[in-house]
Amino acid sequence: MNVTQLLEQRFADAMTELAVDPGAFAGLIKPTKDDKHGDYQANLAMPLAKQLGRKPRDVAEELVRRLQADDFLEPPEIAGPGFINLRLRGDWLAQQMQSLFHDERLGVAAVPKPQRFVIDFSSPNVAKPMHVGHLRSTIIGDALQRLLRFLGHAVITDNHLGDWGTQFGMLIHGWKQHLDDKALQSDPVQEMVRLYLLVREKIKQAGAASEDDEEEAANPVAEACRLETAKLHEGDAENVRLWQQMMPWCQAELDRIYQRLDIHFDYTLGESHYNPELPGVVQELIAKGIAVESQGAWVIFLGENEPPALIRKKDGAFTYMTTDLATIRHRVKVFNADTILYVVDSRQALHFQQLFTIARRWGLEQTRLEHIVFGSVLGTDGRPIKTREGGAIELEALLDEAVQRARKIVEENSPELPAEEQRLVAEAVGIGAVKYADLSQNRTSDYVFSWDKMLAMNGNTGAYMQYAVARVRSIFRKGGIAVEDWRNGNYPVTLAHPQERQLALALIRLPEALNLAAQDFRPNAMTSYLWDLAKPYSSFFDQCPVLKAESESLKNSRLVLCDLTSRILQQGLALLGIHAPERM
RNA sequence: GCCCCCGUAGCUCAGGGGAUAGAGCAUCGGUUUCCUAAACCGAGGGUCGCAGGUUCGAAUCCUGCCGGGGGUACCA
Repeated sequence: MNVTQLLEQRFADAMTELAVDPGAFAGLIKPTKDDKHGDYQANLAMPLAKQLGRKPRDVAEELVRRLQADDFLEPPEIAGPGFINLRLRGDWLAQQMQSLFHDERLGVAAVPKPQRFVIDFSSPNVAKPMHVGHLRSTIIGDALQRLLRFLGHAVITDNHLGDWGTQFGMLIHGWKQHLDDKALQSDPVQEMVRLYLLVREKIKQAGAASEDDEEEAANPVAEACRLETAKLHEGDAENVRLWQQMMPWCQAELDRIYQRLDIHFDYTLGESHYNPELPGVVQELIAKGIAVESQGAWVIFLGENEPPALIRKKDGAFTYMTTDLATIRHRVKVFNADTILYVVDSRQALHFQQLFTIARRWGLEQTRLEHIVFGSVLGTDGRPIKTREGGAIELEALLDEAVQRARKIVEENSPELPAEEQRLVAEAVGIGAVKYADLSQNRTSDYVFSWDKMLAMNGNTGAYMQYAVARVRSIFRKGGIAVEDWRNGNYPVTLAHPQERQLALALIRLPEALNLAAQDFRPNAMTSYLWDLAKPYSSFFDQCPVLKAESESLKNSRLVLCDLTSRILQQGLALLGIHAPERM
């Protein structure tokens, strides 16, 4: 049950004889910011009055007269210039709690018209350790995937790996020059990581050696790697064989981290997958007159002030624009995507703007293409986050530190938990903290990474949500309640205490929050809701005894609110890819 | 040069036509014989970068300016 939608419906009915187009007033009914204005407010009398040439307060009065909603609303009040303040009936709200209690989907209806989404996220370069730069794409993309699926959409996740670029030249070079056979036998995945890091170091040294030269001298190691990459792309038998041999190991290295983050992809079609299609794509774009030759390269001109997009370089190599075009075609023709979401750094905005324009010219205009932008991760100094040595922070090291810090907190606060459970809780809290901190931020802004803020037990953090869940579950444990059996019962709910009512109002808003989050692909709408739920729960927990309630019926009534709180918090967190343990 | 994003409390950030602009941290004060105090309650703190404009109503939309960041033909 989505209360906003219900209200919109009733107001639309009330407006049929008044407004030319009642649909034009959608979005003017919303939860109030201040509860002295009621629970919801309808702000449509002002614009409607303007349209009708009447006084706003008169229109408000007429709307209220025509409105048929006393089955769930108190009599509406008109305030100020023509605000209509709406208050839900207590008995109706209590009744809703009972329905929610027996609803596995916690009030969320599946969308009437499911769409087919393809979500492109994470997309790291293989053969190269993942670093913080991949964090946001991976976490935000996964959250969107979960949110859209829960709403009933068909979702395909596709990890568009960078598996065909220069980093593979580096690996091949490393393999040929520095391979440790023994290490390869015992742990090939680790050997791949070692080779990559080794070659990267060699390139750095070679570069440093030539730094004094006046001219920027060619870096011999880097040059050797480029050569190996070129040979791979030309189809050199040995390099292709090495690529095929090494790919699974590189994939395994990525999978380890994805598993730890609880992230899964339906498809992993990297750049290499589209390699055979690239010449055809360019041919077609030339044939259609979209691409032209310029300065020895094949390019597409887009606008007066825009640089052209390159689809084939003068040395004959294709660009990632070409690959991305082939990828769109695949997603449109094979996956039948209605919408493709690219969860990618805002710095690539121009690339996607060009890509989408070209795709439309190419004839793929029936598919909605969206660049889901996000800002950079910054250090506390406001600069892009780096290690002390100036390198990129590796994702795994970051996760390790988060878990380690969480472990310390768990040991301090819950010494009674067995060591193994402490470990599991620390993992959930640490990883959850990293995810939640990222998701709770408006994705379009840059985000300042702070351990203290992330792992704080107070405020809008993952740990606070997890703690709220643990406190609820603790009540059931202390009360010796067999939850599964107990949930089969039917318990009248009363909302006499103000904190009970506040909590119920939050519990009923999951559908609104989900819609908001899915509408603009903004997971922070979801975290914001979880905070708006956990907060009144904490107050309720403080002020309303549950197990020691005055009567058995009040106890059960409150248990229903508790159970709903933990279920919605757990579900909400799950939709963000965050696990909430039963105890912490 | 051109294009994009940002500027809100001391700090980190929500809010992106609707009522007196919110939260966390920090600061100050209060709460524990009682279900997890990893908690709760309260107080102070604002020229929403500046100036115009549109509107019944602007932090929100438009224009200009100032400040910060990013992108900008052969890396992805």
